[in-house]
Amino acid sequence: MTKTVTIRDVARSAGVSVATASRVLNGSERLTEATRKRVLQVMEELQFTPSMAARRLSLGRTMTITVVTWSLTRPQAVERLRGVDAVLSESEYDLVIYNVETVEKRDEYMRTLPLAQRTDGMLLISLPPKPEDIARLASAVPVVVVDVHSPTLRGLPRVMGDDVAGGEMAARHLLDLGHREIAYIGDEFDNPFGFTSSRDRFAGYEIALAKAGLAVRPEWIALGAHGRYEARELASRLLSGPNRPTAIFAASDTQALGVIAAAHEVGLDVPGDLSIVGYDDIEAAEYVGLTTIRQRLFESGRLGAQLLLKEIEQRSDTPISTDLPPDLVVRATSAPVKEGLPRG
Amino acid sequence: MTKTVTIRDVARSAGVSVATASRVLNGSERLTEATRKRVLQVMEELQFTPSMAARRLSLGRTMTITVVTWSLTRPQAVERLRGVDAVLSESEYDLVIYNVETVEKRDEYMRTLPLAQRTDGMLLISLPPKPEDIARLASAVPVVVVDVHSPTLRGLPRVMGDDVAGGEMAARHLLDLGHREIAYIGDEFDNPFGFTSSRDRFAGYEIALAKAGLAVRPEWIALGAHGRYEARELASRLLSGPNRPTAIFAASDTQALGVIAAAHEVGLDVPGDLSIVGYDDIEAAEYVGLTTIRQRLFESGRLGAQLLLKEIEQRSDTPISTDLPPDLVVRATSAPVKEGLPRG
DNA sequence: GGTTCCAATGTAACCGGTTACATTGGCCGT
DNA sequence: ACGGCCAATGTAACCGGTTACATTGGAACC
Repeated sequence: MTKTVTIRDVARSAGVSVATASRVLNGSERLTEATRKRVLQVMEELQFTPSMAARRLSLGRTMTITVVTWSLTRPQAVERLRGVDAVLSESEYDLVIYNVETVEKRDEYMRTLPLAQRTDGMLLISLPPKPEDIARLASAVPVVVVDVHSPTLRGLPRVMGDDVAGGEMAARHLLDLGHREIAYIGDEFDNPFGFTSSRDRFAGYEIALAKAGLAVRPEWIALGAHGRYEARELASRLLSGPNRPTAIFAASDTQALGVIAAAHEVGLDVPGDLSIVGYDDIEAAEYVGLTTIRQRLFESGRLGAQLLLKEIEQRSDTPISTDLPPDLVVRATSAPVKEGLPRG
Repeated sequence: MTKTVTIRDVARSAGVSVATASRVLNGSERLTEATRKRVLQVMEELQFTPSMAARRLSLGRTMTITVVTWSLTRPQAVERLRGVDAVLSESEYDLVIYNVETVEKRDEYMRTLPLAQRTDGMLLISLPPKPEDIARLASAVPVVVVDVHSPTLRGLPRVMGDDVAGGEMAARHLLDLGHREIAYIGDEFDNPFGFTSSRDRFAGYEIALAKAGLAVRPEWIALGAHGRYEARELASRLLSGPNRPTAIFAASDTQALGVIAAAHEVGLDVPGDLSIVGYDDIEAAEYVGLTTIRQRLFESGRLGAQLLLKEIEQRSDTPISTDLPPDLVVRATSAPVKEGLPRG
């Protein structure tokens, strides 16, 4: 580790002042071509690389965007991250990632991250912060939230899907196929993070059923922790009972994959005996042939990042809220219900 | 944006010197409980948050680890990233991500990233740097490489799988099942990034065949760009010919998924008519039931990060090279060859 | 009571850039 | 020849922490 070359070394060696050297570095006008050349020459010779740390301190900008996201394990989160990266890699901002798996971590991050000078902007993905943290957060640094529907977040710019509409869309699709016995498998409505997507999608499902004049059957609502295994477990129970549904709407593709596994396990044909609709349209959905509600995950990340950059450049007084309406993508796991067949 | 509170404000307000305030901040010994309390009190009141930027500059450490990885699109990369995150989130280092999709980006990053004071350590995942960049890189900052086999990288600490052994394992498994007509689908051997995994896995395949007294049949070697669609295309061609193989070894699970799709398309039963073995053991492999070679991706990320932290703490003179031997995971896409059936 | 010693605290330099303001000097007009 | 002007460059303060070294004051000792 040789002693680091500073801008003063460059200046001395080139016979100019640090100011001039700095100006060369920043491509300022008002410089003789000759001096510019000489300084660049010296920088090259000395292998000078300006210190980011010093630059940040003196500029008061970190050139860094921080993304806080829930559970990198979920394909969802990754898709969104890719969208963010697509924007940031074209910008001059660095991408710092905080992955949150527990509420404690979330709160720790919310407390310590908005440190002055630590980051120029924060993107919260799928993670509603505690109400009491929001104000401090937002006053410290530009914040954009993606995929969070908490009403306490009004006031922050955000990118949202419409989970209620999506849920309704999913249920409607199944109803249109003639299904009347439609179960719902999703995440627990009450959860420490305050996620609302499962509840909202369920609400949409309820609406669609109501519109079709159907009541929600409590025994067909199965809630549990997020994950394929957990969903498989729930579905297993649901499907092996005496009175099984003809279709299942899962609150996420990940869970839908679990449902598919359960169906196979129980020996049900999909979609012959059981129709399944997921939510998200993650990559796996496509090659499994899962019918699902598309959320445009990548796009939501992209938009969020763009919004944040805009916000950094110039904070908006009335925060922009972008909607990303969901789509139905029909694939191979949903089919018309078999009419009049007696079922176990 | 109120004026930021600095440590000098705290010091003045608490009636102590900046040094004392700083000592409180860093939990130094040699402090009266009374003053410590008073300073903390003031910090709380003033909502003081120390500037990371200043801290970094003065400490000469950025408390930042940079991960440069190839193509976040690949589930592989994500798994490894999760491993890295698992380690880093327990440390006090921030995780900065650079996603590389093109050679130009890679070279740009290799040039600009190891800026003095920009990061405390770099983790290169699946991305061999240009030989001429390596020295400068490594002399600027501790570097650990994961999943890169370029011989020019001897000298850097690294975590590697053994692609040749893995390839042999895969082919051997198929041979053991009685297959004699085994195709290989992988990435182009020559590629701008200098990846070697496809070539190495192929080498292993060749070895296994040779040991079994079989020659490699050139018409059963199909190489193309990385990706599910590309692999499906290649497999399609391979399988619709007059002389189709009874088994295919794909250089990655992603590609194996493409092969499965192609098989279904052509109307072949897997594994009845065609056995398929992938490589990596990504999450999707499990729920698709893909037989594959496990790479322990998460683990490789974890180890790489640990190695890097160790390296930062104390650079080793003789770099440690950790091996992560591959495993065969038999699932549902490989089965004994059908004896004596006429084909094609 | 006067040294001695050491823990607690203060002073000021330093990290390596940026930039407001000051200075210089060449060219112009008269 | 001289003052004025302005582009090119220099000087030094500043960003907000950390820390080597200096200072202080009270306890312990003789």
